[in-house]
Amino acid sequence: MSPAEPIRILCVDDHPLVRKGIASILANEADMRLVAEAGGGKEAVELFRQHHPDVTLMDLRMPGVDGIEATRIIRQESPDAKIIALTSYDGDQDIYRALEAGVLGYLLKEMVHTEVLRAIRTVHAGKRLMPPEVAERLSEYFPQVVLTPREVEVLECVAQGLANKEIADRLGTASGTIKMHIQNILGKLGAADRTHAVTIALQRGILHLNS
Amino acid sequence: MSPAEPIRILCVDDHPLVRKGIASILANEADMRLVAEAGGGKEAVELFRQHHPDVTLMDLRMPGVDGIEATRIIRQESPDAKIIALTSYDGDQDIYRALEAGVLGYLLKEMVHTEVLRAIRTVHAGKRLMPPEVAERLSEYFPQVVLTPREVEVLECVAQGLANKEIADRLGTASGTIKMHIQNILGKLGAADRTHAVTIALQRGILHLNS
DNA sequence: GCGCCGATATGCCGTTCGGCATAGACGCGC
DNA sequence: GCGCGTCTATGCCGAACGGCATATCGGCGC
Repeated sequence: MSPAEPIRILCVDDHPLVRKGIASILANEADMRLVAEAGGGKEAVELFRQHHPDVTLMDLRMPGVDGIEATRIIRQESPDAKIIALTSYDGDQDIYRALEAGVLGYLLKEMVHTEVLRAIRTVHAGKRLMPPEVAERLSEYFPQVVLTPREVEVLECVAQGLANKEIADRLGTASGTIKMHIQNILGKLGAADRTHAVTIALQRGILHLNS
Repeated sequence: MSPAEPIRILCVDDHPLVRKGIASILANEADMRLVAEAGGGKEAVELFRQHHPDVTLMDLRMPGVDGIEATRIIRQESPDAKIIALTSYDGDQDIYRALEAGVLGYLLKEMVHTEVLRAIRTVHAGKRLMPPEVAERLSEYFPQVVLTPREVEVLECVAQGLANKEIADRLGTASGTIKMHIQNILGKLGAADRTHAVTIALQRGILHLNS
């Protein structure tokens, strides 16, 4: 392509093994250069400020500051930042939140390395990138229900095994109101009961196991 | 070490990126050679039969035949197989099940590549390997409660939002019996209610989101 | 053989949950 | 201003859940 000016890349993932894998893939490409690696969201923001890479590969699920939050911060400071989401998990919700945060591409770790290279070149060329698998999930998503922030809050409490009354005390409202929210949640998710609602929310990425 | 006879290694992981990462790490080591890569448990068993590697790096969480099942099959056919579990997730239960299936070492993907190399050499030398992080979780585990197969079965139904009566029909028993099992489950897990029991079981790796 | 434990089953009782209807207060956009 | 959606709140009712006690049956180990 243009060996004179290689694409400068920042790689963000909490698993050293995955970073190493990406590094080795990039090492064989003449038109790409890995300029930095970050193991977390906080580190990612700092390294982006230092290096201003052309393309950033960003894992979404990370302990501490996650990839979506890091993407949001980076895009706020540098609106022209080209960030590709990279995730091993398939919670539908992640796709939407990542797009909202400003990623230009979305990759699954299930994909082979040639796809990764193609994604980097596509995004660097200024285009967006949506692999078929992701596009399919996105279409599944759009007619999808969205829980209100309050409902998510309630559902988190439900997941912790709290009774309606306890949730009401924690959120500073009445138990009847909580019951109402749960009614709406069950309807939106098509769940049979509160337990089912929690598992569905976990599968869709609306809730996460770590609180 | 002994360049004449490198350690022959089979790598099993459903993420091509991770396999690539491991491959690149091994490529720099004179005493190791990657003889095959598998993307699933079924493939892993076949490739083991073909190559009889000295050491196998096995991801535990995989779609289809998972790493634990593959380990069990391989160890049954070749009791001297040296298999190292490699997982990104930290559900406590996985550790125990993997050890039971016959792994000699347990690695987390959070670890750096030097740890992986050390693990391979250690296990190849015939020794077991338990990193401090894993040993710690193991000690947390031992005084841990164990759900009976029946209880796990019941809990899976609970996670799907089934009522006691529905579970009873599915498992061919009476609803009172199911209630009894749930009582025991709540007690063992220290859960406040059935919903809490499900989230705790998911965190500990007793249950999984894909059914 | 005896004991232990898991699985089975039945009963009772108070609490909670799920379903439904209704309705006021607030913020946002047309 | 008006409508829409969210969050709030209240009430009633039947069904399900959670807590506890009790008991039989079968397998496993000592």
